[in-house]
Amino acid sequence: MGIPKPAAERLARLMQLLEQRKDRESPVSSAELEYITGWPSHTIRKDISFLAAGNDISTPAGYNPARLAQAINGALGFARATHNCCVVGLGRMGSAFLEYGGFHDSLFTLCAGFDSNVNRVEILRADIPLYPAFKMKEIIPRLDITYALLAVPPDQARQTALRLAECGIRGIVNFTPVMLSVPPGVEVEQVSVLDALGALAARLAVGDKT
Amino acid sequence: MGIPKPAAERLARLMQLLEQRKDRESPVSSAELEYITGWPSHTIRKDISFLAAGNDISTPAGYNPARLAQAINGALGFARATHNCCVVGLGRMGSAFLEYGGFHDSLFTLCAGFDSNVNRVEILRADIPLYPAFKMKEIIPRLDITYALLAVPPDQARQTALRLAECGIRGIVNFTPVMLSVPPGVEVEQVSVLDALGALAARLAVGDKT
DNA sequence: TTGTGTGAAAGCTTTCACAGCA
DNA sequence: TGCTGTGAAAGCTTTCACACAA
Repeated sequence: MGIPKPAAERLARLMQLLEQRKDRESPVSSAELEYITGWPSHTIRKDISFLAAGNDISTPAGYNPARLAQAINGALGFARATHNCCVVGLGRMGSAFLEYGGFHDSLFTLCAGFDSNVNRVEILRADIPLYPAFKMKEIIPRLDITYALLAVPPDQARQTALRLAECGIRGIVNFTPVMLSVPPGVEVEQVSVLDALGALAARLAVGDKT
Repeated sequence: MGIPKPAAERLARLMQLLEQRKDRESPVSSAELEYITGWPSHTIRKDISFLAAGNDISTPAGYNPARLAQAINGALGFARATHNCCVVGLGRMGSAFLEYGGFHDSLFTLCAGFDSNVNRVEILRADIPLYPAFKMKEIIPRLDITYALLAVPPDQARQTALRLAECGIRGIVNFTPVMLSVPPGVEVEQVSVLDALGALAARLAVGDKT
């Protein structure tokens, strides 16, 4: 019954690609997806086969993008129109998200920012409301925010993550180089540059041929 | 002979943790590393066992941090003191790296920035030299830069990545939401927020218990 | 003929359990 | 006793090869 986690992650990415794609009508073949993603077509077909079919996703010329996206949506429980996110920590990194356009036509909406520095909160201009950090406990449930982008200074990372968990955050994208430990039920995705560089170096060293 | 790729990535991260760790003398046990990283101790021991031993890494009380770091270094070919990196695209995101402290005492050094906007290059203050983009072909080999942090606007991502590959870049950390296809021999690590959020959502949906 | 769908095989990684060492 | 080290088993994922459908 379960979709393997790697497959689920690929499907999630596939869906984002489908959303970006202008043409929502003409069918997309697994070969084309292979070209775009770099993943072999049989892997893609297999991944798609994990979605309990039912819907007629495929046509003789390939997959129907709209129905495919919908099926992934369903299977991964991306049921709601969008998931609400907040940025925590509005330094260079954090405030960069305030003007990041990528959230448009994605599954995620950035709908609040927090910083412990009240000054900064007042000075920054943004299209979304910014709050002092002590209001997290009030705002996060109120706005139904499930995900947090954590961009605070390293020494505040751990405690902030715990506070976020207490506020009901389910997933944290961790931009700090600090490794977080969070209560069960909360997921963390590490996106430190250093980790990324380390992973690259490791792959180059081991001689991967992805 | 080969170290499994997941193991290599964990080892790379382990090493970063070891570098951060103040105490470079007292031994560190696999149990302690489990606590810090969240990875089970047997996985850690196994990973370490992939490093062709030779060096006496371990003591009866645990691993010698310095020697362990050194062994990982050797096995992953992080032979050189540091790897040189550059930022490409100095918008909000890109310029955030100019003042990011995390590179200190890491394996990576940020040693140049590029932007196609000459104005921006001249106005920004930074501790590292900034260049207009057309100088990449000259500067990258000269400074022996192997890695690039790609933070240009989405519509320039693809072509910039190809240019970087031509300049001899071996690894690209891709901060744009665009999926890159690069020549063989070049590795890409995706760090778009959206991907991270997608992966989180996928994991939460599938019910992972990491 | 072109493309999907999928059981079964192959290939990796992780886990286990216990030997070995100080 | 406390910890590492490691073959062997278990568990996943990916790959393959071919059936099937339009």
